[in-house]
Amino acid sequence: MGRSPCCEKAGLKKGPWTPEEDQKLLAYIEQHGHGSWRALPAKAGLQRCGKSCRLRWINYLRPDIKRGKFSLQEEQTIIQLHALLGNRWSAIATHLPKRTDNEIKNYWNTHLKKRLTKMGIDPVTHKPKTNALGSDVGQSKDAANLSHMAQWESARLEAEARLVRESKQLVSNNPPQDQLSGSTSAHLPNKLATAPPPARPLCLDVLKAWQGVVSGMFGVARDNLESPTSTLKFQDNMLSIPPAVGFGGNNFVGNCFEKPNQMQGLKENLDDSAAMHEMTDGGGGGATWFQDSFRAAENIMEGLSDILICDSGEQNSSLVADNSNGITYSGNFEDDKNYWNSMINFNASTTWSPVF
DNA sequence: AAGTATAACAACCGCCGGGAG
DNA sequence: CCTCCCGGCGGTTGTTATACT
Repeated sequence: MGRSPCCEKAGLKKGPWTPEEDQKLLAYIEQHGHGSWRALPAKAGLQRCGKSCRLRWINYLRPDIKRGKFSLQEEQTIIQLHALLGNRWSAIATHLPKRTDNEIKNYWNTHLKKRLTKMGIDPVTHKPKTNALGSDVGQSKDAANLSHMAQWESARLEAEARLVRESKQLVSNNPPQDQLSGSTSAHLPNKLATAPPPARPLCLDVLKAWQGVVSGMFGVARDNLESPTSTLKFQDNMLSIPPAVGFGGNNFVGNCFEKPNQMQGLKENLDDSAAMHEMTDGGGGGATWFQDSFRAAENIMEGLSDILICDSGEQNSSLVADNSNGITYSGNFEDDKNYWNSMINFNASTTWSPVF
């Protein structure tokens, strides 16, 4: 195309920014706004190219940036969104207020990717590495891993299906642009509506194995998440885990691992401060996440928390009824309840009720 | 204490898409 | 419709800090 480079090599500084340069850039933008990035350096008295100025501002100097360690909730959010969106860091960043895409990308590359790899999960596909299971994981753990991976996959597929459904809704509703722009997280559904992500291959291998054991139990409704006193509820035949169920006082997580089952052994170092948090996306959808306190048992917790992304939205219509993606669910209320009671020792005070 | 390896993060580079002319 | 400019994005590199031997 013959496009000129954004900056001429001669005379323009590269490398780390000095405090003086930061101050110049800050002062200029505060006074004039950034306007054209290409023209900014000269006006601000900086020997930098516009691109460098823009990056410095966006990734470092902007006032609405949160720096420092990522919280566990943020980590979970990144992992979950990466499973859905891949390396679309800007899209992921819209769901992490005050975090930049660059920071998230760096954090993924230096922390999360390695952690998933260690767990035997392919950080690209979020699928279990088939060869990794046998290497350093004992045979007795394979079943647990399989279960976890199956949950992971199932959750991911459901979430993808949900996104597709929401995209369809958004396209049909054709929401005005400014309706979505109020929230930082509003861009995702908007983007999806206009440019759906490339189709991922349906990774059903693990899921099939899992579905041979149990079916129709994945998915979590987010109804009444705001209520601290809500109880376990069912969304049709889907399991619903509202926030107050055992988290903290009742210790859902703790109970989970007190049960002598395949989850046993993951409890170490797990404290009981886990909580759930809802992140609204402003576009009508929503996602719920486990929050805090599952570092030591993060593999299974990531599976569970991943399930949480598959909330059914604010309507009571849920993915269970959505067969458009070939996903069907069977089972019934009692089966699900009994299964989860066997898998997870919910607090005795926990009550179950259907949601309609 | 010195050298080396690794982790963490800031910044750069090249490509792409949208918009203007 | 074509060309060019610009902003944005994601991959990658370079630098610094920290841990380890």
